[in-house]
Amino acid sequence: MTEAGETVNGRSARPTSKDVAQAAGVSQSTVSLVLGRKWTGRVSPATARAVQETAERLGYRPNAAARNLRLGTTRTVLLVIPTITAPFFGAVYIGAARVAARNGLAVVVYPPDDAGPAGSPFAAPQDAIDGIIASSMTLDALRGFGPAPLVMLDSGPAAAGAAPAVDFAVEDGMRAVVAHLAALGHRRFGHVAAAVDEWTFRARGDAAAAAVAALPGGTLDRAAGRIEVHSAKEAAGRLLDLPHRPTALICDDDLLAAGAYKAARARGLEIPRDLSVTGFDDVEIARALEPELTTVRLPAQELGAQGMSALLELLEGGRPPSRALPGELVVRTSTAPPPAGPG
Amino acid sequence: MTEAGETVNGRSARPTSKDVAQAAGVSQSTVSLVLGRKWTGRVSPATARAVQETAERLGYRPNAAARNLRLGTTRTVLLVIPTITAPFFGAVYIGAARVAARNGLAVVVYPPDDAGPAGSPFAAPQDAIDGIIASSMTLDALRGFGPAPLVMLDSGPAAAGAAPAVDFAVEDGMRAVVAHLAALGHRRFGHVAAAVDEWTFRARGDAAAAAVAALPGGTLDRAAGRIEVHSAKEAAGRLLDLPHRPTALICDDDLLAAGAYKAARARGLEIPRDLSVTGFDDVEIARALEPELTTVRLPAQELGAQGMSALLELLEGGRPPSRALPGELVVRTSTAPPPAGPG
DNA sequence: CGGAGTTCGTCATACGTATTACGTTTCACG
DNA sequence: CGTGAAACGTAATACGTATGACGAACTCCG
Repeated sequence: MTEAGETVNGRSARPTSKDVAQAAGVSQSTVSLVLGRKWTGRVSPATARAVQETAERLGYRPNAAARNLRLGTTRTVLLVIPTITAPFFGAVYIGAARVAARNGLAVVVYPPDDAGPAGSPFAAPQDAIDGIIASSMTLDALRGFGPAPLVMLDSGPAAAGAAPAVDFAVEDGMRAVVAHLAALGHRRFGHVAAAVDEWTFRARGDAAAAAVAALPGGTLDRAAGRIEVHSAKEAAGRLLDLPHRPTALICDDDLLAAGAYKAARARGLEIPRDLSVTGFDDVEIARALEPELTTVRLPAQELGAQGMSALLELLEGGRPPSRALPGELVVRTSTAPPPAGPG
Repeated sequence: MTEAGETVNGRSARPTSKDVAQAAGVSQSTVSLVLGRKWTGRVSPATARAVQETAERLGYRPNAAARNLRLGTTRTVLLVIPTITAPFFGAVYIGAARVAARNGLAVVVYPPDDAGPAGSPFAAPQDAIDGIIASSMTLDALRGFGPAPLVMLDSGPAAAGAAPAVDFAVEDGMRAVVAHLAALGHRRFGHVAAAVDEWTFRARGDAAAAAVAALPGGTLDRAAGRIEVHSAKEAAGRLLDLPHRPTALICDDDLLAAGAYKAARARGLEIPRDLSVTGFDDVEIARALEPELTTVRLPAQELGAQGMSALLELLEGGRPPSRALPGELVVRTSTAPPPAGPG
């Protein structure tokens, strides 16, 4: 018994709504009506059930291209991130993709690597998308993507003014770091900053400076490095070679902290006995370091998920509010009271 | 002067091939003919140039949905990987996406996280794809995806028999590791194995065992742990607590090596003076560790790129050959001659 | 029993493209 | 100058879906 659509000239083919219609003894319109969910009052429950069963039996899946053409939609969103290799952005992707999949949307990442949109040899998929989620980007960098509905992630208040946004309360996180170290007795701080022009890092630096300034007797020196172990080691080294060495290094990022570890070891300093170190983000490396790193956990996956939710709302004509996600201080063994001594 | 397609009722709209045709004074067919690249002998060079210029001027981009519907294609491939968060798979993705983008294909990653295809709450995008690239997967796990053209990555000879495949010569890499350690004088080895049922890890283990067995006086103990720092620390610890402790730990993965570092430090062993450690893959963490890790660099990005190339060839009706990519031993400072002593 | 309303479906069409089959003009050549 | 062929374009169509405009049967009540 060969069902319509199952085989054609011996070649198997995906059944279409027409095949389902024929098998169920109704018209193609009816099939479409039933499988969309707006058939109330147009199709009898009996017919609807019959159609659904037939569709199920034939393994019918609507043709995406045809539907997209008809509806002028693509069921695809673009996720614009600086790089997919960083674990942080991997998590953002996961959160976004999970929510997207649950709603029948596909997610395409752009650009496929660290190449900027400008100099990129890749054809931007500007067409064929319904909306854009951008993380850790400036509005400027998004020019080339046209007027698609947009949600900004981790991009600060400037972006939040222009589009629905989801941010982290990084200031709170950094304040918690300083408070934790201050409670341990630290007063001389070093800030290993990320040499990256993104809002989140500016905010982290400003928050650290403000928190230390509010601390009686608090001092803060700063050095910047790229988010890469050797550059970070060098930057942290500059701080450790200062006449009045900091007793705690506050790093903008867990990977920077890994560099700080190296700088400390190279100078015979033991963490946390001689030097406390903190990170930010809480990615895998924080637990791989020895001693394990005190850091601020940012719910990156949640960021992606909430971003996608906001975009969905936007696509349905809503006006999702901007919001901020809290970080959480995770105290491990890289922080301790400062060494006793003159200072 | 309002161009056709530029504005309709004041709302701006993407121009279609029909708009271009009208603006250029030709028929829609001609536009399609010219913009496809098979117009030789059917359209005069003059007309072709005019059409191209008009299309350019109007910023015409063909509608993907319509083209897909017409051609029965989707210009989308599915990349199936265990997880996107691991840096290794991130690199695979990048390599694949780069080649894909260059050929006008989109890449969708599946599943969006570690959930298996079976228990996954996500609708598999089985429809709407032209082909599949699977990395570190068994053929069994790919059942649900239907009969789409398939390329297997890093999945071993069994998979290579069923589909075009790109693998790493992990055996060579592991042999190089053992040779390196043997040259330093090591004879008692420990193998920190990944408790993961994937071909590549079986191959690594087998190669290590074979290489050590071929070594006069060589011995090898083994312990397995999940690819996660604490589990790895525990597994490595078991080896270090052996009566005749190994002088070198061969780890299946860089992250396992991080765990081995922890186990060593917990026992007061200094790397590499008291213990040599090697990793595999050469992901970022290898350079973040202190001392930096001797490991085998696997060109993951190249793996993805070659996989995508193979799939492209497959999609065009070709029969791409399976191939293997060489790894490269990267000697850093985690390996040294074994401590002098009885043994 | 007749007409107004309601219920249940179907017809026809449009989305934008690629391509086949066909028509018109031009040209070379005998 | 007639003619066949080459050169150049175009009309028409199909891909599979969603949906507005219709229509037929059936119900209800005056």
